[in-house]
Amino acid sequence: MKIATWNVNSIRQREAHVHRWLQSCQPDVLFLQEIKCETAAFPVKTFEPLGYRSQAVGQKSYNGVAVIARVPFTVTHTELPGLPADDAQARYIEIQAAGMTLIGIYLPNGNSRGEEGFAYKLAWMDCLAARAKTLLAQDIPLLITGDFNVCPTEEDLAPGALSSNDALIRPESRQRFRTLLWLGLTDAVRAIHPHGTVYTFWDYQAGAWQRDLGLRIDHTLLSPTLAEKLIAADPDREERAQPQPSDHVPVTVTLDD
DNA sequence: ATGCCGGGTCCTACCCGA
Repeated sequence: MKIATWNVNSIRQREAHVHRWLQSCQPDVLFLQEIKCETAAFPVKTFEPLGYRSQAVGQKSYNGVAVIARVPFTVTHTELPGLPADDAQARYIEIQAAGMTLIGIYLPNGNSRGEEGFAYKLAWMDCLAARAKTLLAQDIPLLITGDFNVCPTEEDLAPGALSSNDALIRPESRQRFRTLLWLGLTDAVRAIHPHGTVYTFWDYQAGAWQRDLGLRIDHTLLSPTLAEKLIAADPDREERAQPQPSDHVPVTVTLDD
């Protein structure tokens, strides 16, 4: 079972990239972030000939998540439980597939709109932890994947890539990421690669890719029974070298069947 | 050197990302 995440930075700009990548990598489930289109505009038919069904949770201009899968699935939530009812940002999709609960997230960046924007990020992370706690208590295998917009430790960013007060590395963000781990979730990429740089994002600016000034912000968290089945967890760096790439690359986790 | 690139939109100058 291969489950992947990819922040594509607009599905309209990256439709052919996703099509090619599905063909070559054959994931069972792929979660997308930043599709940047409304739900009805998601190119469902593009992926059907490859045997994939998709469901988007979109909005105009910004954000937006989606799932593309070749295994049967049911979408159970399109909003993160616990957020204010008037929260209109499309950042969450939860499905049931292959006897598992699978969640795809686009966690708020937290750098825009000053401290108010940062507070929104922290509140979102608190709700995510509460949701994870609820689901872990139900004893169904759980996987949470997506763009977390957090570099968990100093090993997860190139030196100097971010200012010390950036929302991706502020202590409050990292504390809340650790809270998820303390609930019993395993950071799949770090379980396979305990040390060193395993970046998933390189800025478009200042030659960040060419200089390997990256960040590790796209993560997959596994409940204990899934962590026991973990075989591989890797970002696909080759995708960043393609023409007109996203600034993020896909990250794939392989679980023993 | 928080705006260097690249996406979006009230179509064109401005907002957002990480």
